Amino acid sequence: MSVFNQKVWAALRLIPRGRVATYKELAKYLGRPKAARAVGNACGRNPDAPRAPCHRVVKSDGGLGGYSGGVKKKIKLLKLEGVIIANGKVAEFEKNIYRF
DNA sequence: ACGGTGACGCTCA
DNA sequence: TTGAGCGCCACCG
Repeated sequence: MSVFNQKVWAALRLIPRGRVATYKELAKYLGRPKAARAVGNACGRNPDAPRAPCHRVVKSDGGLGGYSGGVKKKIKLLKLEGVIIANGKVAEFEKNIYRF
């Protein structure tokens, strides 16, 4: 595996329950502000699935982005953690977002 | 609201 | 080993 991926998962673990992070912020935090896509790639192909809560990662506009196991499941997981999803987007996104 | 272009690291051929 | 395609995106027209 690459160090980049490791960093992604490490960062993912820093996100507290009930909060979400954006691909962009994540990329920026990793030192690659323009590698948002790469982050998504890393999450999707996440070789260590259970330990990396990729469902806490959303698009910068509050959209859900996507999810390997189906967007629907992502929404469910998020709700279980207290993040309300309305209209395919994160409710009160600005308040739930985690910027490290 | 919509489409096209940019950018970056991973995977597979 | 090197090259091209691709993805849970971002941004500007």
